[in-house]
Amino acid sequence: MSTQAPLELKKTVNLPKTAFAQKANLGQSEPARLKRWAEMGLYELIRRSRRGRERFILHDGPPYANADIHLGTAMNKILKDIVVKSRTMMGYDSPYVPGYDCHGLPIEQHVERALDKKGKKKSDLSTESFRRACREHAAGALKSQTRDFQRLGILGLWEDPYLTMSNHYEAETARQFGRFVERGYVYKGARPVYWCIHDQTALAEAEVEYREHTSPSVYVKFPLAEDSLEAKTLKREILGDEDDPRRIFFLIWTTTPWTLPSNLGIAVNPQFEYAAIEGKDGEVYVVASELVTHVAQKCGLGRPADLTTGEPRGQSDPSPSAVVWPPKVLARFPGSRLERLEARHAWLDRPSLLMLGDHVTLGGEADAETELDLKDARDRRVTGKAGTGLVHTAPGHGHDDFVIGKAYGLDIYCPVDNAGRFTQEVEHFAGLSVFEANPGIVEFARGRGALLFAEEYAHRYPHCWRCKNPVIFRATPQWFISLDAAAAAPAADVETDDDGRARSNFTDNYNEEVAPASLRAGALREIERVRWVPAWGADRMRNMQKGRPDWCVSRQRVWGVPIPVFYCACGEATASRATIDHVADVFERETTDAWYRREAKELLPEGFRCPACGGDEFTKESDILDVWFDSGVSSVAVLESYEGLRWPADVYLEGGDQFRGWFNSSLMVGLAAHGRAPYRAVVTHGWTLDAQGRAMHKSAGNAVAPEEFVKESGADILRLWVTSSDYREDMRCSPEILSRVADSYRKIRNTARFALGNLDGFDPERDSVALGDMREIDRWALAELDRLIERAVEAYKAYDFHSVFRVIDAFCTVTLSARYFDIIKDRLYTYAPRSEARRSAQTALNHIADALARLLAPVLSFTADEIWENLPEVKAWNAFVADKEAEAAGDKERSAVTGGTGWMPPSVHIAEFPVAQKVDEQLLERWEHLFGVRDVVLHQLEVARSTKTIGSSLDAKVYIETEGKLYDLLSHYRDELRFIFIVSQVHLSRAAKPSEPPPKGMLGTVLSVAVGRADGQKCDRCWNYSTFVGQSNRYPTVCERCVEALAEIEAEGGAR
RNA sequence: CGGCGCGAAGCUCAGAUGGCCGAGCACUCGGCUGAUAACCGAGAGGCCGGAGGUUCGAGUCCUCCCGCGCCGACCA
Repeated sequence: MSTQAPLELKKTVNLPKTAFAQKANLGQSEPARLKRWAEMGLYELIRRSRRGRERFILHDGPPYANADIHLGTAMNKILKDIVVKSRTMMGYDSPYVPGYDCHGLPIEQHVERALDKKGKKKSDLSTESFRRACREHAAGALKSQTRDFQRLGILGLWEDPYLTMSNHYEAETARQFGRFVERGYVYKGARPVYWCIHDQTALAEAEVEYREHTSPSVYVKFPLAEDSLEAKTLKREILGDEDDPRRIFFLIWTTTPWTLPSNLGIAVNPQFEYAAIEGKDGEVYVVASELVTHVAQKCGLGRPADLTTGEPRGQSDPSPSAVVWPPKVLARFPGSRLERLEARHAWLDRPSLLMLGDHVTLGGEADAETELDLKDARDRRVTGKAGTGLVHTAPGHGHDDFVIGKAYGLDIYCPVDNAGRFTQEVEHFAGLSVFEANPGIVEFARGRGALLFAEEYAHRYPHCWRCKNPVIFRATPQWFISLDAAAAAPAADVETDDDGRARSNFTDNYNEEVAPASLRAGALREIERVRWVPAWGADRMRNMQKGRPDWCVSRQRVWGVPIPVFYCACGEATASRATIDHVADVFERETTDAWYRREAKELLPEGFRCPACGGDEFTKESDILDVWFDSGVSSVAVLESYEGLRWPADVYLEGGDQFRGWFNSSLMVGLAAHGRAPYRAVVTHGWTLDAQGRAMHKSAGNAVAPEEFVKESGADILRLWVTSSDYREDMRCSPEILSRVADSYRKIRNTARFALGNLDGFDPERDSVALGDMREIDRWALAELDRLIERAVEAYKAYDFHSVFRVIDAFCTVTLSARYFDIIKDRLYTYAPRSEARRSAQTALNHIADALARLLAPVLSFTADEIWENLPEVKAWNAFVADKEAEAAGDKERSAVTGGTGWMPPSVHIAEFPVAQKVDEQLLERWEHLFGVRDVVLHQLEVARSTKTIGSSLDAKVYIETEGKLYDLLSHYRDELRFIFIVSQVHLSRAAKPSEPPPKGMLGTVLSVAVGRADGQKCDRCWNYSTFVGQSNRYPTVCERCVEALAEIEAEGGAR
């Protein structure tokens, strides 16, 4: 017994102490940590630590370098970061090279708008300076995006991201186009695009705005070509006699009469019923059955006299529509009956083919220009009927017309020049602008007797966003990549022409064994080899490949990679691997600016001559490549050029919108380059929605701005949101949801804090207790930890991140906070600091804190690192290092560091996931039963509280009566029970009578729990009740356990 | 309209092979005041989007419908 004065009880209690703050203050602490990471070169340290390990490559899909990032972009990058970090912690060498998509229309538009504000126009600038402005804009945008991504805690090669506008990338893009050419996939064709005849430029859908416009609405008849067998059969069906003198006409309707000279066909819907009706002058017209009345009314069929007088036909039905006698229907037949019949053009000596198409509607407007905007057409379909159910088809002047025309092998005929004037081949109207020609064409048709009706028609029509003039649809020459052409056999340089295919050698690195018969076939084969997460991705990809038309890679733009093709004066197009590689080498040195700066001659190999005519005068193609082609090239341009990466990637991870986008274009390039998919697995995530499940739009005001939120609440909260939601589905986000996430964060943080706080002064090397010597509940906690490690790592492997969240969250809330921590508090606080009982718990806590930091690191990248540096081993090592440094600097004042000096990584992100020990299942099972009993006890305590028998659970003494196996179990833990239940005393007794029949599980046996006041008095130190209190002279207010602990503390030198 | 997906407590999610729908958070109430802008407990809260069908029995299987999202763009 000490001769010193008794200790002050309060000071002998070991309360938690840690530098790990309860309040995270992420808004400030995260930037500070980012700075430290940058200073220590964390990403580089990680790379070095994984050198020589098996690689795992996530290939970044480049976000568009236009505007600031939005929530979806943030989520995408966070998910990628979680993948990379988790694979790194599994031990892989998993570098991350971020990228940016820098070319494309939105940047052009942005630059144009900026010019607008300065009162300038695109045409005021040279192409070179316009492109320079685009380049600068992209550079600025990607810089600010980089800052935002870094702020989210995403680790990667930010100093050297890949840019689709870099020299090498642009060169590689051109080279890859050359691969497609070489394999014979590239051909030149035509395709209709929006065209502004005023600005003489192609327009994107986004550059078109719909305005009110009045067009001539005309009903025109196309005669059946009677000479074929099929036509005769039809005639017999309708008229009963193939020699009947009456002629059959197909009635079409259009609001763009100027496209009539380009008519090559008539589309009908195979689902609709059509009727042959009696028309004027003994003619027979074919129209959709449902529109017979409408057409009759418009065209004055039936009883023209009544139409003109407007006199009601019958008293019973005075409505205006009733004035028309429905014309006599001669026959009805499905639309499919008409397929491939031939009509004659309404006035030209040319056939017009009958085709089947689902785009044909009964609402009218199934017309070249307007049908493209489906929503618009749908809206109007409801408002009223128009048309005939037969659609005038000019493949050179409409999207649907183009598609159906292609399917039926029609020409993409477009006798209209850049200025919107008919070319010489158009009889009667050559040289006229199409809009000027409209009235003339109507009159001409009337004169030929082909016109049944014409009127003015007000509707919404696409206009140019810049000059506000109405636009037209016009087919222009385009480069296509064929999906069905078989890869060509090796051949010498051969150029492409309008319908030809370029042919050349296979490249060296092409995998001929898996060479696909065609891109489509290759794609379908590769889809089966790729792992899709979620699995339905394969279905979606497969379905998409099946019906896809050829890939049009031409864009009539300037901000992109030029299509490296030359045209000889003789009309021959030159594109071969040799010429393209030559151009690419120039791009490699000078970027694609060279294309606009240099003459064709300077871009071709010296002395190059046209293979067709031997000429040496060339012009350059003015189209650029589709930006999807750009980004599709990334696997080759990036994976094969950055050190540490490799082709193919292990995984691509993007939103579901990329099936048709990057996943597809990457697959195409992969097939052309290597005959394989560029990815082994494809993970897709959903869209970000608001609380109501609506898509987020800046304009709708429901968008969560990531930078703002991060500044306020921290990136870790946003990262936890990403992890807590199931990304495979659409993800909802709102202030409420984020607030729930912040709750979870606080719980996890507090849990870690409790562990760290109770490790104050714990030196793992010196103080750890061997597993076999630990208290059983501590071993239980470690067994639970092992189970957590197993599950969490498994979930990380499966990209099942929200399961990671679930198991960690459950571990923190239930296993630790509600059970383990609550129970061991007594031991941690009241036992002597160095007692084995306390060190046993600390040993478990140390493992737990360490494992939590590692398991959380991919998700809570900042907080996990903060936990990490508060771990005893890490603190010790850091202090050791600091000490060595001080020593080296001649600072003798510093005291030697005590404790472990084992190496610990300076950041958790260099560390690896913990390895689970074999889980002791029997121990876990025993404790599940104990916790089952605990639940019953807790419930009874609650009852006792409600009757004011007790307040704190330590006021209680619990009486348990049971029998059988349960009694045996509890009896084995007899002395532990009061701690497990957190009560002062437990009285266990065997139930008088065993239950019968034997219930399932031990908890079903007889178990009665009663609660009373604890015996004795409350110990001033540990707050447990004990009859011992008062018996110690030195510490009269304290229980027997505390007397013992105090003696130990005094022996060790008093209160800390 | 076509392809794909989703719809379960206020929120985020578990609910292989059909068998009384669970957890955490939030909420309400209570306890504690030695994790304290913490901690512990209890309670309440679900026509499992709707309607049919198969079945002794359906959140789960089938059909149809409704709502929402992505894709079908020279958007990325």
